[in-house]
Amino acid sequence: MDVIRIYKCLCDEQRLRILNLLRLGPLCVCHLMEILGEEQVKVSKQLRYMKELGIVEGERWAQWMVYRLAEEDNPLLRENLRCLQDVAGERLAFGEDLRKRAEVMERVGMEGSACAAALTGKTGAGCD
Amino acid sequence: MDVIRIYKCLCDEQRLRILNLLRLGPLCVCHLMEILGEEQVKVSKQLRYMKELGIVEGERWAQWMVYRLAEEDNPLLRENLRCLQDVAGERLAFGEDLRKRAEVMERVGMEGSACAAALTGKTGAGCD
DNA sequence: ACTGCATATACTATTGGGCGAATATGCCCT
DNA sequence: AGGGCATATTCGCCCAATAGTATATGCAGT
Repeated sequence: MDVIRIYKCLCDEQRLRILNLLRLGPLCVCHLMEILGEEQVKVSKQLRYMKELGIVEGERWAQWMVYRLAEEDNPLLRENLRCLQDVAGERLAFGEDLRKRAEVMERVGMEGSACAAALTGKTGAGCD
Repeated sequence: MDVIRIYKCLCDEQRLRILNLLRLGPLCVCHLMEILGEEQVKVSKQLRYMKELGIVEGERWAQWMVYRLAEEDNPLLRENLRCLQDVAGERLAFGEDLRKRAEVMERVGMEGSACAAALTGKTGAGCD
């Protein structure tokens, strides 16, 4: 995973927002859509793009695909995502995204949904 | 100067090498060409691209254009360039480039060339 | 004014990525 | 088998970026 790939990944706002979210843990596509307020196609395509670059990994849980940052820990990527928190927290929708993420995670946790299953590894029923 | 611009700048190997060189101080196009072993057109275009993104600045010294990192200090850019030293030193031609840069700088310094003038602010005669 | 050097721009072709709409796939449930 | 949900893929279009070639500009010395 060379540096060029990482920067190619980082040079798009949608992707930055997704990575910023995945930084805190895996998410399925439907939640990413909800948090970002974006259409499924777009989100899915960006995830595919990043997957091909080796930045994220996807795992299927029943009907859901759960994406996470790639296992291989990359210092450059990690540092940039950390740094972006401070540098671009307001400019990009980072803060807002994380707030929404918290909402979603809480709701999912409370309702023991299938997506929660995907995220936690247990089995449940019904996304949201 | 938002973060996307910076990453757009960083996602090309040529540009990374140029930025890595400029990090140590201004250089004129002819020296960049020599160090990178690249054609004039390419180097010039990349510099223009980065200039439009506000990452570098160019100043004319007689027939030579001297480029430097933009005045405005950007933490994100600075950190990345610093980090790349460690992370990609061998993979990209960074180390080799810096070695060549040292050669060029020494030669220029010894011969008191016009390019040296451009780089140091004094007047001289003859590039190389 | 002419020449030569350093650099920039214009032109064309090609590639890569983003987007929208439609369609396909995979999985679950009945 | 069929229906429904989540996600992925395909296609056609547009725009940004890269590359190569040729040409133009700016400046200095004669």
